[in-house]
Amino acid sequence: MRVVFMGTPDFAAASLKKLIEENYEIAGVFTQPDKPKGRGMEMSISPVKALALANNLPVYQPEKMRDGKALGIIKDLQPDILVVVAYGRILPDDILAVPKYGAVNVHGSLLPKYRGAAPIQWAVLNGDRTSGVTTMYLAHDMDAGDIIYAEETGIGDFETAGELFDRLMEMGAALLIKTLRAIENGTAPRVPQDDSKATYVTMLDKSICPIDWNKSPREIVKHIYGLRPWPVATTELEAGKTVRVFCAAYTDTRTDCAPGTIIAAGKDGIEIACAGGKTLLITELQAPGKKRMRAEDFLRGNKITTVCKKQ
RNA sequence: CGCGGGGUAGAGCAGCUGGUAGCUCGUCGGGCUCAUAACCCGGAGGUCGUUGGUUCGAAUCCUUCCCCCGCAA
Repeated sequence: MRVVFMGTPDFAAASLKKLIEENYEIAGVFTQPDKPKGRGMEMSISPVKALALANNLPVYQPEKMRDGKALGIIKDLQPDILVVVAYGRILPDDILAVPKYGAVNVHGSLLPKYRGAAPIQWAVLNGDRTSGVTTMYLAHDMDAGDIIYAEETGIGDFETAGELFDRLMEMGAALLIKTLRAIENGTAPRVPQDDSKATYVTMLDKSICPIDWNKSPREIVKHIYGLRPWPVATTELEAGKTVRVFCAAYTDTRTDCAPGTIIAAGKDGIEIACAGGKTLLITELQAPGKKRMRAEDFLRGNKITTVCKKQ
């Protein structure tokens, strides 16, 4: 089975790594062009490119997929199948049509739920109890292809999007191998998606970071853990002083202070009122220019005044 | 050279209009208490990130480099 792999981030690298380990013949690896990144804007290469280079695989980083060049390269590589995992590009139909087995994709959700860019994070943000990975054939519309296999997994009460991401990444890689074997044997299922049940999610951006204390403790916890490790939930402990919130815990406290009010700040953390008279305890946070630290440590150098405004 | 914040006792911070350092907590010893994340007394612990310079004298001013963090991508 001659494979051309397309992918960019860690999620994709895990699948490529598995393909290499399983000794699949990898004719070429496509990944996003190098971009300046991080402090100092140093050029950086994608995890997929790093892995490909380490294994002496030919790397292609076309700027455009639709100018014919990419199509030409792929035709020359003569793949039996195209494996696309979080490549970050929409592939034109003429490219998808090149390999005899077509193109397959690994997606971090149980399709047709959460088509789009950040399915794993949204599963956590929305408070879902379960998530999973799906393999499917690539179709013209994004994440709408026929499903081959899917595998479900639970989401922990305090599991971060990053942790779920890591698990699904490995599950996805394993499911990909299972999928390729089935395709080779001609036993691969092919189940069309129920488009009427499809939901779409967008990429995360920083505008959703601020915590809405009018929500329930669970919703806020999911907000905090769903935004880790990026972009991280934030809140203003004092006017103008925004901190990033990493960990929070539930409490048994009942309060009649208005949501958002800091009702206590001590050894256990910073307790803030939420919806319904309940509270949440912030236990780990990070101030601007500072490292992430436990709330207890933060409070030693940052005095917080608690003023309860009755709602 | 993309922008900015920061590196001071084990932890979190103050001091930074120059005169060798302080707070909260932890830690160690002792006391008090039926008891306590309680309280009281006492102690240990810091070449103030690194290099060079200005100065009678620098944590405090200028300079080199290293590291951490946020923004931006």
